[in-house]
Amino acid sequence: MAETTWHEELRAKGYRVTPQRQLVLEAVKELEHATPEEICTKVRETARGVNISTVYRTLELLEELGMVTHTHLSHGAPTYHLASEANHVHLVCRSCGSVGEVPLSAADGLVKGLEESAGFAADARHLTVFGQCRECR
Amino acid sequence: MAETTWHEELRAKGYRVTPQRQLVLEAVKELEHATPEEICTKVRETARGVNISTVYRTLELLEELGMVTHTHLSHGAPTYHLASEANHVHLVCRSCGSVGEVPLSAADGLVKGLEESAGFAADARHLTVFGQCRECR
DNA sequence: ATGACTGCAAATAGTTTGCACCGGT
DNA sequence: ACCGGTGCAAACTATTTGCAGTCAT
Repeated sequence: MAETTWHEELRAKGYRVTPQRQLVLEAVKELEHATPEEICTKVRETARGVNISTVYRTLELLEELGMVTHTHLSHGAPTYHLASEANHVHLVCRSCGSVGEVPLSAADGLVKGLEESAGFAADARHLTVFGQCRECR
Repeated sequence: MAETTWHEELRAKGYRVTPQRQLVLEAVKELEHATPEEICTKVRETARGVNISTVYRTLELLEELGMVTHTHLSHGAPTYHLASEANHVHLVCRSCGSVGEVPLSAADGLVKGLEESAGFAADARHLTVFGQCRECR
């Protein structure tokens, strides 16, 4: 996806392309599964002074535009990643806390079943499954 | 499950059976999917003055004993329910915010698949699926 | 120049903790 | 009587908001 693509999408909707927004998106891309706090820290390595509240506001905007998504792994802060890379289901081990990933297709059956039985259009990209990983059993 | 069952389990482990603990468990049972705050409010209808921090401590204890479990529906506060009634998967609609339920068996395929492909023992009782409900599509 | 965006600080929501007193056992 | 439990207030973490100044367009 070329830079100009989303730059223009922003402008078309009356939003502005600012250094902060570019940096936050950059950080989300590089970090994968990062919390707002982590994104803020990362951005500060490059540019001096991007405020945490700007990070929150930017993530909200980017999510609204469908560029990033978030998931709740365990308690606490949510983690963000690029929507275009959200092609996996998260596996969180309740014993060691590790976070694994598995192809989206693992949930195909579930999605299909919910569609048929409940008319529910499941978005498996936000699916987080808790349990115990191979090592902790 | 008779009252005496968990009363004795508590005592056996050196914990005490207090009115507050009975009231909190009672509220969890009646409310289904209640946040700590809601549980606190409910309990206050009956008895005057059960502190929010006592609710948190009690829920932590009851969860440790395996009597209640919690799930994260959307953002904000977690919701608690009786472990014995946690036999369903949650469907959260991202448009209207409604929370539906579907039998645990809906996730059987997913659980089996994760077991085989990743050696991961999934606990589907904590599964929350985001998407859009029938009405919002 | 206009008004969207940002930084800052203060407000809010959710949760945890220290401590003195209270009440199951 | 002993020691675990509770209430209260203060501390903490995560997030949101009001406002005045800044900067993309």
